[in-house]
Amino acid sequence: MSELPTMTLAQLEPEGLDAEGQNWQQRKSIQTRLAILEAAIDCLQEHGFARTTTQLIAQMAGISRGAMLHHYATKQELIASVLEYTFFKRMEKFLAAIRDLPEDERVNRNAGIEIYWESLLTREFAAYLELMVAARTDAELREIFLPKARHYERAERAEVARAFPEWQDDPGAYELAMDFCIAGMQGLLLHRDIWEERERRVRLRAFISTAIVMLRSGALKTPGD
Amino acid sequence: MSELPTMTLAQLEPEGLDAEGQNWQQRKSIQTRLAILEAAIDCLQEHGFARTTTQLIAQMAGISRGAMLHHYATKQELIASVLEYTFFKRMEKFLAAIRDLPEDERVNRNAGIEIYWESLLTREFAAYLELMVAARTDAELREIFLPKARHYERAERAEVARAFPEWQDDPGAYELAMDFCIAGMQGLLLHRDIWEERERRVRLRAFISTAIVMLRSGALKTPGD
DNA sequence: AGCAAAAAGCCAACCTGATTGTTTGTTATC
DNA sequence: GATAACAAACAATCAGGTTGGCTTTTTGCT
Repeated sequence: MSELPTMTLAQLEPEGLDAEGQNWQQRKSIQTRLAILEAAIDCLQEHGFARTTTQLIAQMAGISRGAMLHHYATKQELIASVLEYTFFKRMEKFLAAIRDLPEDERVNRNAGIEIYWESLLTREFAAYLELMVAARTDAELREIFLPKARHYERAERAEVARAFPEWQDDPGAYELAMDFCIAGMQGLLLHRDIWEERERRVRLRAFISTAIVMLRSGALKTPGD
Repeated sequence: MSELPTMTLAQLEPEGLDAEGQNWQQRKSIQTRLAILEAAIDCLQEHGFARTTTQLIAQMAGISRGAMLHHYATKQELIASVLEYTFFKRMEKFLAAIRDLPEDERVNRNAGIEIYWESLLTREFAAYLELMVAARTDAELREIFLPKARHYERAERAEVARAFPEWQDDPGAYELAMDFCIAGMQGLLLHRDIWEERERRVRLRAFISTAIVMLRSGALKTPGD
């Protein structure tokens, strides 16, 4: 609703992983934590939330379970970190790709949408999706997921808005376009394996893209205006 | 691709639950199985796939775990039945509601889309979604899920096509509209708790509806034509 | 029709393996 | 010497599946 214009992705950067620590122990600790988080992503992506165990994560990270529980005392604590890490990492890559886009492709060819789609095909989003769905029913996870997810989405909107100045004169249409893009693309992702024919999925993405272009041009009126 | 025009939902009716058996044992067996399936739906909806255990299902069904394993020898077997049952039950209700719609509301007000949305808010779809997402990573579940899901979707398309004859002259647009509706609505469902403001979700549904109307009227061209 | 064997529905106890978190110990760094 | 990184063993719980037994219903035979 009242979006802080100063909200940036940088504010959401996971703590304790960023700066190269001064001493040996800090560097080692960060390195191990990153290995654990990456292993957790792999684990969530390959085996799903239901079969993601602390044992498996430690094994995939190449350390003992005891060592892992030294860095993340409980599974919950680890999952919370994975949540932050996956969202931040994916968004960082996505925004970088968006910003690297030539203005012509971004504005006229709607290339940002394909880049968003690609960001949904990453390991990071696969892990995030597992947590998003699990949070629908897992009360403990839900409590840590929902506030974070809402926060992330606000930051995402603000950052993307900065990358797409051509939408700035119609914030209502922009929010609708974002919601529409997110829902359509993530819905498509859910059906990726069910809808076998590739052309069909390509056509759907093209249609979503077309609808967004028309929304921006005003050809498709925002309902409620 | 080559859709059998004779495909009906009735062909997908779960076996062993339909007819009122002649003798006492058959009736009792069906009754218990239904209690188990309904309990499994509740369990998936409330606790998610990760925490859906045979113990919990039996407890919620009001029978012993031994009794349950008499009817469904393994958890996998049970899950496969839940899969069929949830899809069939939801689709049956959805199609009945669609068919009961006055032609004016269906054609001119696009009321079918709201009915589809309501079908996504059911216990049955919540359970189905859990299985759909779990099947992305669980190899065993995937093997039974994917063929069934593809089959179900084909039947769904054929049945809905029968209920929407006004689309019949443009099968390409119809398939795109179905894909678009499914992806958009299910994507919205995923974000239902994250996007707190109700108006925002209502607006998105209205936009999807508008886009579909324009697709039917030809105002939004099918990409690739 | 009557009766015994077979089968079905159901339950409780058991077994094996897996999971989480704790505790204890060892080595290297501060 | 205190602390941090790590490992291994331990304890408690809980998962899925098997077995044996009990009661009721069905079936087959006379």
